[in-house]
Amino acid sequence: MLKIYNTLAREKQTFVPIVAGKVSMYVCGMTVYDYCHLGHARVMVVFDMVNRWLRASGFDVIYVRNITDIDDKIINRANERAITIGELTAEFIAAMDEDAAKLGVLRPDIEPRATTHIDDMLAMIGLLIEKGHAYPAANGDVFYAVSSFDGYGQLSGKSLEDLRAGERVEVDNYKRDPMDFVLWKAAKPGEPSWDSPWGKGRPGWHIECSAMGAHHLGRHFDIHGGGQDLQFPHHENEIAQSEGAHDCKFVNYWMHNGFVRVDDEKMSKSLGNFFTIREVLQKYRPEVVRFFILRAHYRSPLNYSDKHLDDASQALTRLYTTLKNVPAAEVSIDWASPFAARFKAAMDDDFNTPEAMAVLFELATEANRSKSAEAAGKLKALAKLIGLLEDDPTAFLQQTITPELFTNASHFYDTTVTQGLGKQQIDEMILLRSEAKKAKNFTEADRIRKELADQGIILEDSPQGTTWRRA
RNA sequence: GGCGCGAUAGCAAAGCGGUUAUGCCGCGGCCUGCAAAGCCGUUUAGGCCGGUUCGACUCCGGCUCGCGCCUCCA
Repeated sequence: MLKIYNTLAREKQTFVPIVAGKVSMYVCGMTVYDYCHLGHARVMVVFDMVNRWLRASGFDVIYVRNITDIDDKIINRANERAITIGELTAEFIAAMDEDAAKLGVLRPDIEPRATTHIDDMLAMIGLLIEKGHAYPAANGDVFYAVSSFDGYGQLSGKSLEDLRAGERVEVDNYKRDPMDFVLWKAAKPGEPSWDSPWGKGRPGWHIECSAMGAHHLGRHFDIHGGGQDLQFPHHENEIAQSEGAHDCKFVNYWMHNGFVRVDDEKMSKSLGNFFTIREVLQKYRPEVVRFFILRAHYRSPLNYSDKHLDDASQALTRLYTTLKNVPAAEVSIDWASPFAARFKAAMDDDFNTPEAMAVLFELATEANRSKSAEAAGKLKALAKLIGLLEDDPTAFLQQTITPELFTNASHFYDTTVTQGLGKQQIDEMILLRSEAKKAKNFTEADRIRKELADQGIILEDSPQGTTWRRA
């Protein structure tokens, strides 16, 4: 029985899909004017995990994650670089896809782009005007009349009076109410624009998601996700738009993932304290980053630091070492077995990945202890359900971390790219050391081991021979 | 100012009204030529003050500190 913490209800609720056996899920994706940072990585990985677990639970999932490819920042950035917005967004969509693939994020079923759904947005804005929820202003903008929607504030827990009292909204003479938000922005000279009944212009951010969600999933769907910071105003406005236009409940379960922080402050572009995914991947294996994200509960804050990534790296290495030492058998999961049952119980409890991972570690201890291929197989099979431990253990342990990996986006890991000592050199030195060992020349054997260690190569002797891994 | 969240051992991070979380680090042992890996054992907890209870890290109240949203943000 899957339970999900519903932001709207402010409690965990038993998940009941609208259509039995099917789940429709929409997640707010990226605005593509720059490289993705770790905050974006968290959204992608968290909802990838949700997507995978829903599928593992037998649901037929339709997962939509949109791309915002028109907004102020995109226009400004394109102007700065003297390229078209199409060129700019193509560049960063490609980079995003590359980053996502590295983090083991499966492609959503549909990745709609705002610029290809302008018609849907125009139709929805028209409907909102017709129903008295929106009004065109004298300057060519179209605004949503917040006071026309009774439920405004239901998601964020804010009342209109409180919001107005906040007095942080810019005064705009064209608005009837300071809290009204823009649905359609009149075009300024030189900006990309589309024709509309209210003149040339472009869509506001909020209407994009309402229109794309309805287009691909219908007026009423199961799960809507995104970062915590989108709760207000973005998601609040989506509810106002969608329910205002369609007169039916918009979304059943709202899910919001916690922030990534640096020095206990939110990581964000505006604070300038962000790390891009590709920066981090120059220092850490991609799966370490995924593991790091999944090691915390998705709603908790996640503090980034090299120390924490190092810690995650050590932990993941333990799991892969187990799989290297105890070859995994192909097993089909028996959900009644103790480890699998606990793993499932954890995942079903609002996607409690830290708890699920604890089960993985206990399984690893069990596999190491018993040398049981079945235990190792279970470990691998369960981990796979959340997109972990899918790589070959030796490939993971010997993987070099280098920026060049980015040129090979097709493979999660590329062990052919090396840095420092190459595979062949290492094997040669291991061979020399073995000979020295055979001759009981331990001084020489230890010298070679030290030389390799200085290069970050750790040797592990066993009755079957010597293996190596990178620190 | 309004609304909300959090405080767990050296670090990270969960569950749970009474029983070993888990991982990394540390310490002891086994194993090893010595290491590494692995196994066994082990030291460190629950911000502060009250209350409920036979019993509270877990429930309730207050306080302190930290954080988030209220403006573009994943």
